[in-house]
Amino acid sequence: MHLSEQEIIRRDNLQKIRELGIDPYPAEKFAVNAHAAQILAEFDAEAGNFQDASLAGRLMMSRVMGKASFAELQDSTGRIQLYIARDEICPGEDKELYNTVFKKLLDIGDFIGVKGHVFTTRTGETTVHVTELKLLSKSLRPLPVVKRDDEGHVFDAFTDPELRYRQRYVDLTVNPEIKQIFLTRSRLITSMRRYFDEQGWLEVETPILQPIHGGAAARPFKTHHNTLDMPLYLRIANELYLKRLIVGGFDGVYEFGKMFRNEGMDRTHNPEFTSMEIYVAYKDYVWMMEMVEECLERVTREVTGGTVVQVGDREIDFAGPYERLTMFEAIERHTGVDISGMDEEALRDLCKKFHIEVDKTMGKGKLIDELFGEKVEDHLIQPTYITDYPIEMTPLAKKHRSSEGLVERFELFVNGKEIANAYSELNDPIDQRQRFEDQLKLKERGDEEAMELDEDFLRALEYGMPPTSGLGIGIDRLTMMLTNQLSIQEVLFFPQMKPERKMEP
RNA sequence: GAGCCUGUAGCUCAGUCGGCUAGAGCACUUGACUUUUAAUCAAGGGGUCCUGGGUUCGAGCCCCAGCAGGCUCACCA
Repeated sequence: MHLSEQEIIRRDNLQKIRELGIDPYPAEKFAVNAHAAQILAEFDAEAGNFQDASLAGRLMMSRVMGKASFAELQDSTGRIQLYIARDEICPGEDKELYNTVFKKLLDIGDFIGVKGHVFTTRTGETTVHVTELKLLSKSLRPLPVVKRDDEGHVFDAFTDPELRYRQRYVDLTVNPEIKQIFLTRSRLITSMRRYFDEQGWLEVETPILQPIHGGAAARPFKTHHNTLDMPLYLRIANELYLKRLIVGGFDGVYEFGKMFRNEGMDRTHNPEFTSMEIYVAYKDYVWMMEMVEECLERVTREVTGGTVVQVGDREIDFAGPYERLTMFEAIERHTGVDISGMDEEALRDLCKKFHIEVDKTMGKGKLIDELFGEKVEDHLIQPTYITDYPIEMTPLAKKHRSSEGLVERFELFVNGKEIANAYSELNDPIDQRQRFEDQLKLKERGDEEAMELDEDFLRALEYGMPPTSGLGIGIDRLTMMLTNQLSIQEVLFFPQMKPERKMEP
């Protein structure tokens, strides 16, 4: 094992600490009664609070001035300055704790616990005047030292995305501001869950390992169960299982869960991602639009304190109601062409006119989808519902109540990106079987993403499913929106990475 | 999958036309300093210049191949 000079020095320091009879990894708890942010917010010299404060965290900087020193302690809430005077932590003749342990053997990154009283220095900084100091855990690797001056300029920032994602623990330590992203993510999920629970809907869990990967158009990960000696797939969606639960008699079920898709990776796609799907009985997609508006407005307010979110140089307002356009209306608005009566040939010619690549395998639905993606999507900045999609693209949605060739589906677009997808769910078992068979024909033609026929799901529908509306929301992408992040890797603690070339033991 | 860019100390980065022993700041080591705050001052240690070939008297730099990463595009919900 190759060690850098600094790693050797830290191991030497560890050994010397042991030789002094100090346990560098003590087992007993350290009683904490205050946190950095709390002290900085609440300390009042006249009130004389925090006179018996006890804090723990990492030593992140030390400025030794001889017999007195200033150091910075970082706990889960932030940093606070420590003032450490030799004769106070070593009141007797033995000055070893200060001269040797603190000045020489402690390193940046070590966990320490301190006790003392809070005061304000001559320069006005709230500081803990330390009277007791204890090593809680020794750090053996040098941490990148990120410095900031009074104007907030950052020096030697730890910014390499690869290093940050591979060693997220270092990223979180030296760039604590990124914790806000993950706090927001957590609050978003909590807030949405609370909203659903208040409506009386049930949070459920459905299988991740599935014998048939249904519910979406995507390539799956395949695995194998040894005892059953059969292939299993990691789920690409949980839709078909949640609908089985509606068949079983629940009024509303929802699941936050990981989905797995064996496809490309880029700044908006990770092989595993989190979706929230919800199904509510006796409702339709019009009702669902109203529910989504109310839910997102409230969640945004709870998470960010308002309904307006800054995304890049734009402001997005999540306050409902959101604009509703049918897909045909949206295309007409942004191309000037009414395609509602067009056949496949006319659509193909129109796509060519707009320099959109087309090929013979593309049916009517696919051509409309291309046209929409190319000409409309980017313009949908404020939350907008696009409704009523061509039937060919959507095998699990109910035929439109009044428009031939369309289904009752909407997608919610924000800042040019789709963040939610919903249907009036198809509950006619004979129609559903026909749609699955159409998918099988696509599969035979080589479409790797076409859906499999799920005989058990059809059996469930044949017993009868009430009219139901279902919705899926991409939690990662919604988090990106609410935290103003451009890449999905920034909202995942541990995004998928290629393996490291060599990882020393 | 395609194009462009990058890879030099623990971190952030210089490195000229191919030419002295490869540099800076922070971090680290030794010393000074009892209210500093990007602490300061003095001295010092630290390098597989991503890897492997090639050209050359001589390569961090030029050429070829590979690896890793970033950005853009394509594919993909």
